Amino acid sequence: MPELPEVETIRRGLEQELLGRTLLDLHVKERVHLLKNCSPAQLRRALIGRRLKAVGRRGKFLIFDFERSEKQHSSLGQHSIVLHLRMSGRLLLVPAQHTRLILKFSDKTLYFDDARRFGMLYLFESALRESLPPLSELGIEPLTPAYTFGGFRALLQSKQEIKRLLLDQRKLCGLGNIYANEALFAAGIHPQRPACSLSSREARRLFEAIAAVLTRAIEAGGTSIDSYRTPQGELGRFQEEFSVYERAGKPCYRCGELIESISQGGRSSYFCPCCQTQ
DNA sequence: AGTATAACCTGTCTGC
DNA sequence: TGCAGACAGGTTATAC
Repeated sequence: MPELPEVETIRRGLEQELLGRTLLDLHVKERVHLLKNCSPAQLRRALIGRRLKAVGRRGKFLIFDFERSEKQHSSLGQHSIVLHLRMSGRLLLVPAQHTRLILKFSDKTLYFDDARRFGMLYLFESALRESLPPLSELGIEPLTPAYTFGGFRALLQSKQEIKRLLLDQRKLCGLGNIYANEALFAAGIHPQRPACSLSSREARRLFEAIAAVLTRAIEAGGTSIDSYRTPQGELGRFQEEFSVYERAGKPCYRCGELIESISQGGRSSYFCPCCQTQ
């Protein structure tokens, strides 16, 4: 369920709680679904005894960089975990019902909880993690200098429906169903518009709406509809600011027209038929 | 090329 | 209360 703002909120929480701590032990409770490119033994061998050097993020992926020791400066043999939470994954400092992985640090323990078992974990040599899939396949990262209007506009050369394009992580990474819907409303663009039909002004509005919605959602600590929590167990508050998401049949706050919902690519799209014209 | 559907797996909610 | 069906913040494979 987590999209960029939730993953970023989790990243900040983990950085605050765990940075610089040494991993003392690691237990894999669900090997089959979770570990995509390594065995539990390889994971343990690569990471136990190592210090957590950085907690990063790319799109909806979390990146844990571990260092060999304080004395060895060579990047050789340093490893990183790349983790995707998918629909139900959570990283918590207390155990929950569906714990799939336990990372025991010097004075705190991190539990990966994942009811639906869709979560994916990769182990890489740190130096290679960005140049191999899945991170190498991600598109432009919003809220960074790489996010430019020129680059964004170049993505729109397609007849694909704009809503579906926004969810394509190879084009732009980090947006999911909530923030794609909310950004399109903020920009006044109908989700079924072909991407290539957007005028320059519309593209500009959407470019800015995406950044604004993501920024605001991070400030709100993300969206907690159901199971999402910060590592410390706090709820996000952005659900209180939804303009269209899950508001089908309710009046648009801007014009009073009733919000509609349709299905695109198997996902629900919500929009105001008055503020977002075809 | 672009879209729809199902699949992965589990939990939750709605309606009968 | 029980049960079937729909649906969920994500991604991927396969089929029209």
